[in-house]
Amino acid sequence: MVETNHHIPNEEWPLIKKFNLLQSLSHDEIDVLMKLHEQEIIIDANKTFIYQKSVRRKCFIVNSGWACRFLNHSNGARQIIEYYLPGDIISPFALVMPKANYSVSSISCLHVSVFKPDALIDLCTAQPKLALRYLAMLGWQDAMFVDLATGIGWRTAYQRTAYFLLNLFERLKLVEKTVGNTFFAPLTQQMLADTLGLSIVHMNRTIKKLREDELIKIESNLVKLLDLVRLIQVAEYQSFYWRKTQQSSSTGRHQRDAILH
Amino acid sequence: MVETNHHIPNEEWPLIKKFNLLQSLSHDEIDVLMKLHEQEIIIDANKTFIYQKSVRRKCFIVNSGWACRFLNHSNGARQIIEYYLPGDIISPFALVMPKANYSVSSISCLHVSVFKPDALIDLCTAQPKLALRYLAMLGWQDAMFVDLATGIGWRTAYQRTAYFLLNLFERLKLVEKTVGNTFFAPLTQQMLADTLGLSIVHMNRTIKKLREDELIKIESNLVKLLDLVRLIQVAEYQSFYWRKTQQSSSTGRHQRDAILH
DNA sequence: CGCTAGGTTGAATACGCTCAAAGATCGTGG
DNA sequence: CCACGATCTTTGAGCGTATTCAACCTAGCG
Repeated sequence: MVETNHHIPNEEWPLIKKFNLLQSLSHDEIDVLMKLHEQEIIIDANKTFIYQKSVRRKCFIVNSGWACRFLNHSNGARQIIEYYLPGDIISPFALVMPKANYSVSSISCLHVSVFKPDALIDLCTAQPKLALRYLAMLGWQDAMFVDLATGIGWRTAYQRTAYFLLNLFERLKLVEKTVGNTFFAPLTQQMLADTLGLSIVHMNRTIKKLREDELIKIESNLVKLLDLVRLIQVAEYQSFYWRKTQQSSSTGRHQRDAILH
Repeated sequence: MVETNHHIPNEEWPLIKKFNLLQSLSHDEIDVLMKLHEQEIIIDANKTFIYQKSVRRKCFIVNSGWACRFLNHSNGARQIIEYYLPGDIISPFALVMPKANYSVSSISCLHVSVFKPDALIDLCTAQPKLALRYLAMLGWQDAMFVDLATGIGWRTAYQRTAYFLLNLFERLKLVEKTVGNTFFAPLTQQMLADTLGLSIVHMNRTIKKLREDELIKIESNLVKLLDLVRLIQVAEYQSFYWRKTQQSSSTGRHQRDAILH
């Protein structure tokens, strides 16, 4: 891990960008959030930096790069639980759950801001509205995870894969990491398999089928969603990040618009 | 729904009981928590009272009875996401996620305290430590759910079922709803199947096998865990509710003790 | 008594797994 | 610049878990 010291305008930090997009932040709120960004470190690709059953004392904000949270099973297999993308907070419960029941690894080279869990207490007292925002973030995460995880129960491998890619796309779009319908994903098929609970062989065949059906295109970590509408139908995808403009509406149409544009 | 007005000592409310067990509450804290218990209503069995995609404005604390959170799929199947037992809070994110992306039904006759999500703001300002406790509760729920859901990916039907029963047992034990290794569960095999993502036929065969292996006994909604140690091994079960006394220890032995006694 | 909801069992099928082997791609060192 | 190993991807074949369809059983209740 190397320490860095960039000079980047406040609005460019992914966490701020994300919060701002969901509901505008005041300058005071941004100032308080920036306190969490005071120390940034760089972590090389493929380094495990939070260990299952270890006592952790720090929270991280992903500024660039990807990380993932996973469990190791007795049979040697591993289950990837979720991916941390730019703007995401790693171990948001560290304050109250000092012991990790999972591991976290960097996937690509990772720039993260580090802050002490206690900082959240200061943050909440300084800007109570931010506490609610934090809660809201947890709420989204919960909703997203519920849908992904329950999907494992009834969605087919084909649908699950479509679902997962759409979810990645939507989250990356929030922090402007997409170009058209294309995004960069530093994932191997083995990792996808570990995420969706499939064997690597079946994962490969499923991707092949999605490609043959002209729904996606993947080459050298570049994922292109060729037919969003059909993909959403296949996956029975439901958008999770409702923007400010959508708060009042609840039609399927608006939910689809969020990801379609 | 019928309104009631019981006169029960503070310490007897399941939520208080649960919080107290995890970490002792001060009298002031109990007083603040009791504000959430001011209005209690009764809901008949098998009534859906939170609808998917509806805008909800209330939170509930389960005082007695069971409820479940579920999704309906396009093919008519339904997925049960989690069960609400005495002491649980229904829709803890209502404050920040006004729109439900799931439905909630009562399973048995339900006694619930109703409070406005806004009450959480007052609660946090009055007793900041309770906010952390609330966060901690969400953290447990997260941890529990992560393990349950990821289990669907790699555990067999047999293991999943063992796991689920152990989880129910531990949660019910926290609020003193178990007798020895026996507990009452108002569930049908269809509901179990919907929870674990299995067909009812396979659910039935799986239960049969657990019975034949003398791990469990089920008759008329009474579940008896015949061999906890073996069941924990089979399920690779990990305890989630770490008591005050266990905070410092992290050995498997202590985790097992929590459920064993 | 017959209806209904829930539980049990059999048989055929399908989705996804394991084992196995062969291509691709990429970085590294000779 | 090519050779080599390592990692990732692709494909084939056989198998097993869980599914669907179907029937029958049981208990509770009007």
